Formats: sequence, C-alpha cells, structure tokens
Amino acid sequence: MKGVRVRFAPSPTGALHIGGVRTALYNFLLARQQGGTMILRIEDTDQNRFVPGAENYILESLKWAGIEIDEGVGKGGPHAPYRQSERKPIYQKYAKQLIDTGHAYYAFDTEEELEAMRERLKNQHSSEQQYGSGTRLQMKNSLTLTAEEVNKKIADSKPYVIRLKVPANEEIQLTDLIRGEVIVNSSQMDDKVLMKSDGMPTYHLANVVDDYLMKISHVIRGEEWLPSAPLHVLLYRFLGWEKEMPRFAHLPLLLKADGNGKLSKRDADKAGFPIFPLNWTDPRTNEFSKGFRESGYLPEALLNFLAFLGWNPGTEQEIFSMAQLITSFSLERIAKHGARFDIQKAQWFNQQYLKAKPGADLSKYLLPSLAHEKINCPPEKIIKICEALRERVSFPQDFWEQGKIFFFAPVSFDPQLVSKKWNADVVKFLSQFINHLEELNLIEGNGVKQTIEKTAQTSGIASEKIMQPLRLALTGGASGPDLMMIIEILGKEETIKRIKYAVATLPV
RNA sequence: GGUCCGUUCGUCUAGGGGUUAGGACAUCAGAUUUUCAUUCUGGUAACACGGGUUCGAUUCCCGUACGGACUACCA
Repeated sequence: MKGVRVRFAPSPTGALHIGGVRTALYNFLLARQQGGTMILRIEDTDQNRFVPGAENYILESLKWAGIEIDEGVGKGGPHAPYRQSERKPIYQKYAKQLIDTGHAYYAFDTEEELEAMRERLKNQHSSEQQYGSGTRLQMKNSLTLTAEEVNKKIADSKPYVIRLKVPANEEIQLTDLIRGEVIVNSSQMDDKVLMKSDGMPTYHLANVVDDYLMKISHVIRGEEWLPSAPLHVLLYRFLGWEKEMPRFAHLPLLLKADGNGKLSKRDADKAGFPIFPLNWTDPRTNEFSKGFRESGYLPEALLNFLAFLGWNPGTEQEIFSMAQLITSFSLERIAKHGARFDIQKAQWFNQQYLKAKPGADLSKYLLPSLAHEKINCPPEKIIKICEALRERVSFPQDFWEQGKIFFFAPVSFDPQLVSKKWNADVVKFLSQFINHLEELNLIEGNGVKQTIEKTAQTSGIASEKIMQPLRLALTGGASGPDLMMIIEILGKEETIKRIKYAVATLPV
C-alpha cells in the first residue's frame, strides 16, 4: 500500500468516547504499519453543539493513549487548516461547483414545510424519501422556482440550504474493506443538505471535500456511517474525484455489556466503569465522569484490550505491545459484528501489564501516596514492597491500598479472626517468638521461617496454628502478601513492636 | 415503518463442506501456599431457526427470527 494517509475526525461535542479511541487506534495502527500518515481533523461544523475544552480533551486523550498524530490540529501540516470551521470558503466553492454542474440545488423550505412533508408521507405509508427524486418537485427550491425568484430570495438574504440532487433509480455500489460489496438504490437516498443555512457545510460535504484535498487513502470510521457511504460515493462522482476516492472500512460498534444497544455513558455509569479516557466534567451540566487514566488503567493495557474488541491476529497470543499490534494489524481481520464491552477483560489486561513491570517501575505508583503521607522510605524498600505486592494488584492504586500496612501499624484487628484464632497458646508462642527474633542479627525470610518453626517446636504449638494470628498481629487482617516477606520488610524492631501491641491489646 | 449491516460457549473470538468445534475472560472444582491473591490441573458451557444445494452443512444459497446502525440544516 503506497501513500497510506488516514484520519481520525472527531467532533468536539464532548469527551472522546472509548469507541472513538478504538477508531483512532485502528487508523493509527494502519498508518504506522504502512509507513503512512495519521491525520487529526476536527469536525466542528455544528456551531450549536460546540463544547469548550472538548478539542483539547481529544488531543490529551490521544497523547495519553500513545496514539501519535503526524499531521493535523495541534500539529499543523501541508493541508492546514485542519479544523473544518476554518475551511468554510473551501466548502462553499465546491458546493457552488455542484450547483453549476446541476448536481445540487438551493432549497428554501421552512422547518414547518419539511415537517408537513414528513407527515404527509407518513400518512400515506409511503416508503418515499422525505426529500428526494420523488418529492423534490413539490418543494420550494431552485428546481421548482424560477431563476428570478431564486435570485431574489438570495438577494433578500432569505435563508437557504444547498441540497444534493440524487439521481433516481441508480444502483450505487461501494466496496467496504470489512463488509465487501454494499449496494444501495439511489431512490432510497434523499437529497441530503450539503450546506446549512448558516453557511457551514454538513458532515457529508465537508468530509468528502477534506478527504479528497487531504489525499486520504483509507476512511476508517464507525459503522454508523455505512448508510451514508453511498451518498459520499455520489459526491466523489459528482465532484469528479471518483478515481481518487479513498477505500472505506466501516468498523463494528461497541455495544453495552448487557441488554441491547450501543455502549453509552449511562450504562458505564450504572456498571461503575469509565467510558472516557480521561476525567471529564461536562461544562454544560457540570456532570463529572471518571476517566480510564484516573481509574488506574495503563494506556498500553487499555489499547491492547480495545484492539481486541473487534479484531484479532488469528493466533492465540493476546498480549500485544503497540509495536506488535502495528506489525500484526490488518483491516481484513476486523470482525463484522458489534462487540460487547466487557470491563472484566480490561481489568485482566491491566493486571497482566502491571505484573510484567520491573519493581523499579512499580515503585513510582507508591511514591505519590508516600509523599502525601510525608513518609520517607529508602527506594530499595519501596521496590521490595512493590515486588511483594505485584501478584496481587490489578491497578496502580492497589499498591498503596495493600502496601500501607508496611507504613502504618494496625490500630484495629479483624474481630472475626481474633475470636477464632487468638488464644493463650498464641500469646505464649508470640512471646517466645519475640525472644528468638531478638537473637537474630539478620531478619530475612528463611531465617524468620526457621525461627517460627523452632519456636513452634519448643512451645509445642503447630506452626500452622500461629501463622494466621501472627499475620493478624502484624497487619490487623487475614490476607496480604507473604508473611515472611512482611516481617523481612518491617524489620526486627517494628515486627516486635507490633506483636507486643497486639499481645497487650487483644483479649485472650 | 423503510434502507443497510450483522448472528459460533455468559463475554471477546478462532475455525471452516467431513474437527472430540480451538483459545482467552468470567465461572466451578482440585492442587500448591501461612491467608487472600498468584500459579498449575481439570470441568461446565456455543455454531439462532426453517428450507434448499450436497454423499455430507455449523461452514455455501434463500427465507424467518432476533440484534444493531441509519432514516436532522448532528456528527
């Protein structure tokens, strides 16, 4: 594939949806694999839905995810500007061209008139399009009005739109890289608005014009665009660009985990998982949504998970670095059907990535909490703690959640465990154990274990009987990392102090 | 309603005219461990339905059902 140029073209109407991240990822993977160019274009032609901060959010999200932009908003490039609102005159020029060649026309119908037409067709149970080859001659437009009338309306600044004149009864065929041939009869398509009355283009026109001018080779976008793809083909044809038309690939949608329909913010909220890459507060409603980043998802794990939602390499390997995704990716192996979003699998990916990190990398997850608690701790100890914890965490924040026992002695003890396992024998054992510990110069796992066994022998108590109470005394709870490791990390002094405290506090 | 797209374990999916229909997540059981977790072993679990084509269909074709998208001067 020569000269691969792909684009991710979101509209800044709010936070970037996780499905959008996947679309961006697939574009990016193809671009990198083929040595092509990844373009970011902002489709902000709807002035009413513009949300301040959304564009910046998109940029930040992609950056966090590791999806690099080669050309476009925030980066610049030979086809600037990349924000559609700044390209108005370009679209006007091509709209005019379509009018001049007879493929588009002015329309002056009011909202009420359009509504009346819809109503009429509905009452007649007609499968006719609301505004198309069968109905356009009953409407108020430059096909039904005289040239003088049209000119006068325009001169009087009467609001108008420009509509595409879709031909009657023509088979429009396109090849989708994922779905194969798709054929639609043009009689099923209506005369879509190309230019709105505010002088802005609609998605359809802007998208085709920009993809052509920006020399886009592959349009990889969500399946929701499939029904309008034939319209876009028609636009390429009427603008004389059919030979340069990009290849299309319509991606299956991300569906909600249970029930029906596509994944929405509501479902995510209900199930308690994020749907946006980063934290987001909607400036219109002040509604706050937690992001994947802030929830502790590693970008590489999230991307790996997303990549596999609708695509797979055909092997049994599932853990893929970005570099591996780039080499293995192919549009042909993208599934045709929608994929349900299963957050449990995402968690599993996160855990896998976290576990694979060296202790030195893990320790950075503990640093902020330590700083916040004003705790000074040598780096080797932090690394040791993280390594003790690595098999038991799914998220970075788990390191502090489970690791704080190393910094704070327990002040309360699991009452159930106390009543079940704490007794006079245990106390006797622990007192002896402290004495034996005192004799040790070096506190490390093996030595401690031997000491426990030795103490068990002399005191006549089975060592299994005291492991749980010992853990209880040191951590206040019933579960945690390896006990010997805990003692080794706590050190002799702290271990003895905690045992003494428990012995003094807990009822026998 | 119309148009388009789809349908393999609960979920993500591999496969493909003859297979014990494979893997992963989840789930269950066992083993290991001082606990929980991890790890290991094993188990439950799927080709939506009906017709055709064929010696043979889960795989190809057609219907039906179900699901999804679209049907805006939103993208």
